[in-house]
Amino acid sequence: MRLAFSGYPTRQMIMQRTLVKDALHSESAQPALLVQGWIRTRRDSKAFSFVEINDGSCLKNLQIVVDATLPDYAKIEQLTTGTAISVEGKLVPSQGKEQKWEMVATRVNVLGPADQTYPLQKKGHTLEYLREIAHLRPRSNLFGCVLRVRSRLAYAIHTFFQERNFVYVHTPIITSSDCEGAGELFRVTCFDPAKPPPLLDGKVDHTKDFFGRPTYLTVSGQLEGEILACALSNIYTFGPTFRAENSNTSRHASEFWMIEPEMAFCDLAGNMDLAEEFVKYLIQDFLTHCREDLELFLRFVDKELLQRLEFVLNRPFKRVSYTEAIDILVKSGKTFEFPIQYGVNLQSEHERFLTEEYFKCPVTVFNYPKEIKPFYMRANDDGKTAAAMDVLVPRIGEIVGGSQREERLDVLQENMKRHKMNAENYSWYLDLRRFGTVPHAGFGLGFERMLMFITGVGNIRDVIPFPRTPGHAEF
RNA sequence: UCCAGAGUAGCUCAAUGGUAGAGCAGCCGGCUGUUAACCGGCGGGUUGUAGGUUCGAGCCCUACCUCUGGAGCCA
Repeated sequence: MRLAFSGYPTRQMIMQRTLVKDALHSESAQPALLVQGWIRTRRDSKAFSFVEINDGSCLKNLQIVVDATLPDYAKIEQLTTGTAISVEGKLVPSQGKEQKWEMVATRVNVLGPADQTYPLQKKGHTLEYLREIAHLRPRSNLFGCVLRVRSRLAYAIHTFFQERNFVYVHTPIITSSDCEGAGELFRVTCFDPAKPPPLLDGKVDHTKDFFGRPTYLTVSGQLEGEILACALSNIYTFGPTFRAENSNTSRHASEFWMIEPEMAFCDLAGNMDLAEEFVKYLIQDFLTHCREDLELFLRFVDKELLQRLEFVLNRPFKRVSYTEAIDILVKSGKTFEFPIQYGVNLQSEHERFLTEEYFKCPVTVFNYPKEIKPFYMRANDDGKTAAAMDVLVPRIGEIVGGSQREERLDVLQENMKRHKMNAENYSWYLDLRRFGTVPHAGFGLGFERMLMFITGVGNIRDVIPFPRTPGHAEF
């Protein structure tokens, strides 16, 4: 039986390249195949050398038996971890116990040697060390798994929404609205930093800048997403987000990816339903399609991972109003570093208590006091709360934040006044309420935080290939 | 930014204020259908940086740098 085509040979190659993954999953022996990859480890025997190569197509390596009678065998014996090689040979049942198939080489070409200074040894490395060599860590077992799962997760996100008739839209990365409440922004300018900027009445004259106004990298596509939802009904964005906060934690990055669905004709309850269905879908997809990578996370990252994911999958998220949450915290009798008080935001320790100790499952907290929420969230009839919701999960905390949006023009204008905002800058946003306004709602899900939750990896810097954090933009 | 902890060989870590060491990796040799192979040998250090205390500092003190964990901000 012929192996499925899954590689692209260079022009000189006569044989089609077979991926390691396909070779390992072969249903039969193969008289001739070509495999290319990087050496992970090599062991010598008297009459031959065992070379294990990995090409990133899966976690496992392919064991290649190189017989000492091959020409240039002396060179084979010098091959070190990290070397890129191209191997022709046949696929045969392995005599060893650890693998079903192995390859007997008829020809080995060294494409790219790696000398003894190659930083990845054939042993476990700490995550901290791997971060210092972010250009090579994709070749490590753990990071290879993370990147394959990251890819699959992105795919599952699109599948989820496409199956539900959500339209994938692209909101701008460069924006002029300093999206209220979402923290510090990265400024986008073409002014020469070596020269003083043009002034007008003693202030920087932004009309002379590239866009003729102050511009920033987006902190959220939500406001633009609302525009598109109020035309296409259900939309989602999936793109990079930038926040210039000086946050130094294991779950914050200056550049991260976010998924933001927005639904017209939808209220807070519908929003919470979607968030829960979405999170569960992604977990299920991972458990179905990333089994081999899951095994590695279970072994080396988090022994309770599978247990926790199945637990989350198998029962409804707890839903409590902010007021109920405060009540639970007060009645718990626990002493917290930050005392519980109605009207202030839940602290990390409070969120952790709710999700890790009290409910022991994801918790959706809704109807927060309107004073601690942004202007665009819909005011509830009680006059005190806003139709906001956060999904909290064990270990990570907030993974989803969203709300029903204020669709009533007069209420929205009142909110903007209270937040001391200049309504002129948001005339387009107000127009949505002037012309055919509808109830609508949406949320943001942190892509990397979801990836952390799914893989058990504890630091956001280890689920992004090239993390950007304060003081760090290497690679 | 704040609080706490840590910086010793390429990597992971030892070393009561008194001659800096091990495992792994590397190199050399041996054994072997091996599985992060195994056995023997060899090389490898400005102990994060700069000061200070001391007869003597990897260890004690001060400042700075870097990393880690936690907090705030949030996704």
